[in-house]
Amino acid sequence: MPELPEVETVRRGLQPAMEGAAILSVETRRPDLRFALPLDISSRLAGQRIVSLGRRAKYLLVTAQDGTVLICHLGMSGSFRVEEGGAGATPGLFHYERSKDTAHDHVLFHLEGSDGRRARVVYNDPRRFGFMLFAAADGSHPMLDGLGVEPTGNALDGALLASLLAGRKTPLKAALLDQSLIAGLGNIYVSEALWRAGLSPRRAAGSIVTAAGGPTPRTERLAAAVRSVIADAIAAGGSSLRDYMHADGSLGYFQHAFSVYDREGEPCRKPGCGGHVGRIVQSGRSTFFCAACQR
DNA sequence: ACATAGACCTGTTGGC
DNA sequence: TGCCAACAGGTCTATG
Repeated sequence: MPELPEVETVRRGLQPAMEGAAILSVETRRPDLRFALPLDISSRLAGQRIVSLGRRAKYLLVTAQDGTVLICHLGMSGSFRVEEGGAGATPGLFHYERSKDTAHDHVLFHLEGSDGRRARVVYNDPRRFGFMLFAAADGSHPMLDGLGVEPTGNALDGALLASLLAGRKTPLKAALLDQSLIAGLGNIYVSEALWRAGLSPRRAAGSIVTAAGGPTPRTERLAAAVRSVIADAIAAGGSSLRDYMHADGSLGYFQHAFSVYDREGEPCRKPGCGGHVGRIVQSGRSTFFCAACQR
C-alpha cells in the first residue's frame, strides 16, 4: 500500500495503542520478510515501554525506553492492525476479533497498555516486501541515511526543489520517485503531483530550473503541487486501494480524489482541458498523465 | 551518472 | 467456469 500518506495514517492509527504501552513479547511466525527478522527482536524489546512511534519517509520508527529503535517498512502489501483484548477479557484470556486474512500475519507485538489492558499489534504482509530491522545505538541506519527532504511542511520550496533537480536529465517522474531527493513519494502521488503542476512526467528534471539552478514558475508549481497532494492525502487518511484498511479497520478515501492515477482513458479533470488521461510506462512502472495539459 | 531490466513474493483482475 | 498473462502502493541489484 504505502506511500508517505499511508504510512503516516498507519502511524496515527497505531499511536494510541503503542505509545506508552509495554511490550510483553514479539512473536514471529516466520524467520524472514524481505530480509531476515532480527533473531533478538523479542529479547531486545520485551519488558520495555514504547516511548514513541515515529515516521521518516515511508519508514515507521518504534523507539523503546532504552533508546532501541525498530525500523519497519511496509513494502508493497504490508499492513498493521490493532486487536484489543475484548471487553470483559480476563488477564491472559482474550477475545480477538476474527480477521479474514491471518495467513500472512508474520509479526505480532503483544502489548500491555498503561491501563493494564492487553492488545496486540499484528503485521500482515502477503508479498513480504516489507522488513523490520534495528537501528544502530545512535538511531542511524544505512536505510535511513541519504533520504531526501520530507514533502510535508514547508521545507520543500521552489528554491530547494530547483537545487535538487538542477542539471538532471532524468525524467521528472524518475526524479520525484528518487527517495534521496524527496523522501516519501511513490507511484501514485508522483503522477498526481505532476498533473497538479501541469508538467509532463517525461520532461527532463533539470528543464524546469534556471541555468543557474534557481527556481522558475514551473519549479514553484511543482513544489507546491507535491506539498499539497501529500497534505491532502494525509488529511483524507491516505488511499485505500483494494480495500486496504487502516489499523482500526477504517478506510482512507483519497483514492476517490485521484485526478489521473488509474484513470486511463477518462477525460482530464482539469476544467476546460478536453484531454484524456493516458498511461505510459517509465522505468517499468505505470505513469498516468494528460498529454494535453501536462507539458 | 543514468536507463533499463530483473529480482524479491502473493494476490487480484481482465481477457479469451 | 477455467486458465493465464498482466499488473499491483517498493526498492535493491546487476548490466549496459
